[in-house]
Amino acid sequence: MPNTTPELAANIRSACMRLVRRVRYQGTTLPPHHFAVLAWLDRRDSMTSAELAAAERVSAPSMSRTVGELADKGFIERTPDESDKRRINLSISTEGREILKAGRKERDTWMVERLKTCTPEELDTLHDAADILDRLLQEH
Amino acid sequence: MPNTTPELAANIRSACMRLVRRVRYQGTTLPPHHFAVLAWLDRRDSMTSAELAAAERVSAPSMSRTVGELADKGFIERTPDESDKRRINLSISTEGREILKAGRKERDTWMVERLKTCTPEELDTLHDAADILDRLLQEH
DNA sequence: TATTGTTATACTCTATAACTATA
DNA sequence: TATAGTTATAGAGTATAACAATA
Repeated sequence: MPNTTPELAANIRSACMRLVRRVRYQGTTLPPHHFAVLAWLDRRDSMTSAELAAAERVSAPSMSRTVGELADKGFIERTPDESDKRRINLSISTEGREILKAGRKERDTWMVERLKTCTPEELDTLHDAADILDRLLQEH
Repeated sequence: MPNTTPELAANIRSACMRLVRRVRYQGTTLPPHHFAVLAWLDRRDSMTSAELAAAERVSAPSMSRTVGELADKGFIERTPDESDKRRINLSISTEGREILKAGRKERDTWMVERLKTCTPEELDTLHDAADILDRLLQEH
């Protein structure tokens, strides 16, 4: 192992930063944070703005704005909670699912193309790494 | 393998985005892009603004500004090139190395802490994944 | 009083377009 | 003409602080 843990941390962060920048201006259908929110609602079906903010590690006002934009475009639906009228349950609309699908295809073209140059072992490694990072990010 | 390639691409991107956000407001000594530039100059010793822009996948004006800020703070030195007077060779200063070291310690505290919960095999996986991503980002 | 969500405001980082100087 | 770097300007995404409505 040529890497100490602090170096590893720096290398991972550096790679992630560049990847995010690289992919950011790749697709035009959906900006990255809209994309991420729709993906959550596609998996979870119903979440509040606060839950989404926590999941994406973004402030409440920031998520409120994102959610507002998505609702304006008709990609998500807001349903006030019956039992707790402060809460607003969010779900993805049919249009939202469509745009998500289109966005996925467009956004990931570059990366899918790059992943084709990987060996099956390398794909396994990336798959495992994504799972590990997910776990690390979930805690704390 | 439960993942198709497009799903893998999406998962990796998602994990990277959240990691970048998580780490962004972790340290206060150095903003992320200043940090990245100093790290490049620490490794490479001498680079131009254009080279740094390409390395970080950022526009020339954006890097020009970052470089200007770092120079104002005395963290990097600008030496006009003798043979081509348009070029300005950039190198990290002693102060720059110090702040980089301090920044690394501060910035990576959270991640180093998280990495302690990983098994040696998981650390290997992350190490390999960072290398693979570096390679993918280098091409195109 | 505490919590969910919003509005108001400002900051950071980025981009494109237009400019200066050297090649 | 082309290239390295800068300045001018604008936009996207984020934050904190202060607010409304509900618990």
